[in-house]
Amino acid sequence: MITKQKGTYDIYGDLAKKRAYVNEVLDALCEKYNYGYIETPVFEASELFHRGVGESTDMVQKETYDFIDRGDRSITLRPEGTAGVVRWFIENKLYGNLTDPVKVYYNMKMYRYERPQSGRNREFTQWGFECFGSDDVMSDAEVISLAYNAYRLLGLDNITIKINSLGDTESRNNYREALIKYFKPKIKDLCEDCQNRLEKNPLRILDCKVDAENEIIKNAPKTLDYLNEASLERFNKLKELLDLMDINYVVDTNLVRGLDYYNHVVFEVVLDDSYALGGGGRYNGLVETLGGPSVPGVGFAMGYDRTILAMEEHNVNIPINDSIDVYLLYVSETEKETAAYLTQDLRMNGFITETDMMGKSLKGQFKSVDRFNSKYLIVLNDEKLADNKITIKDNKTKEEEDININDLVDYLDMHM
RNA sequence: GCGAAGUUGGUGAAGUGGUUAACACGCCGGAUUGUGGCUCCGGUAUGCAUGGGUUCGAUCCCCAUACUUCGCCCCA
Repeated sequence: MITKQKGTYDIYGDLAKKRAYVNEVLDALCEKYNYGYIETPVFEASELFHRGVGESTDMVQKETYDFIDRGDRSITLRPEGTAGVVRWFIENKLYGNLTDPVKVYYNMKMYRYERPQSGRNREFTQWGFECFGSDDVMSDAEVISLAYNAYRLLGLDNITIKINSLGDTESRNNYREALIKYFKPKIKDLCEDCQNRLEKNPLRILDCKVDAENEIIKNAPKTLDYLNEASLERFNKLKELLDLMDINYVVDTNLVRGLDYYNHVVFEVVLDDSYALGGGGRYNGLVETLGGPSVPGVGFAMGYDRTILAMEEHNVNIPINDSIDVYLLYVSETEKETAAYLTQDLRMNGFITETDMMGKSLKGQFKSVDRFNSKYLIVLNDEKLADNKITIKDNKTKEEEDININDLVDYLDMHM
């Protein structure tokens, strides 16, 4: 038997319906924020992610799906959405007429070569959005608000936004130096992973789970102390705006994010104070890094699969239509012919319609009616058809009546 | 990349180194020859993830592989 590849999954049945619902909610919300839908290719030149996401990140170093195509090109399946969207932004020269910000959202499959576990797969979906062209904290606030409202509209109320600021490049570099200086003499007291992180990515020591309660980490220099004046000021302004928007946030000075491109505000959406459902931040240098002009940007990505899992775990009511409108039962060949054109008629008039295609007995067809959870059932009978009559039965009240076959659609319109 | 546990029909699962692999749900058929959902009766795995090995004999023991679940790393 050929089985699915590790970390992939098929989407069907109730899960497919749940996802359709979530898509509907998110699409409608993005429309309100005036973000346009975008899809970028699943694969891109490997270089895009190496330069965009950052050569030193684990995501690029050991988690990408890379291959050489038949034209000897080095290709990578996208591990995240932002780099591709930035490539699109640059390639189409959308920076040329930035009278207003360029705002897009996406809902795309991503690929990372990881060990699957709860809420994590090799092929997974991220829903996210990006805003280019504004360096105003207003755009930070808009992005955070969009992320925040998305979860709330989906019924996840116990949401907190963790925010922090890495500051501009100058602030970030100063902070990095300060951290290395601080941790170097103490590093032996931290876990093995932290020791590896010291040179590679000292910011990550801050959100180490093993040493989370360690005084050394608790007393480490704080990002906010290393922000220069302008950076600090904009961070304070952002908090002011978030307060005004009534967004539930907390400042977490240990929040750093793994991708190299972030500066200024970084934020994470956490559920029940711990479980990360999504994250984002500002990336003012990224467009330039990828060969465009200096254009600021800010964005967010939701772990879509994780979010649906969280909704299930929190028993959020996800509306799923698990019933049909009409089931037609027949026995004789002429009744079957009637069923053929009636199903056609009903479906084209908007009714979800089923009939037997398995050669079932009448009893079997009745069982199907219940399995399909049909609201109405129609029993075709040659004797009645001779008078243009059909029997329609309300499957809930069990009341049935004979009506003229030509009145069927009107009858259903009136009763449903 | 590292670690732990798992994998028996459509489903939930019991079970044993040796004839026909429990039980339940579901499904199909009949009782009820065109109005079901209750009840009763009957049927329903060429086979215990895959490939090797040990054995007179393996679903059960051993090894490998795949996949699943959970954790680490990392991330969403």
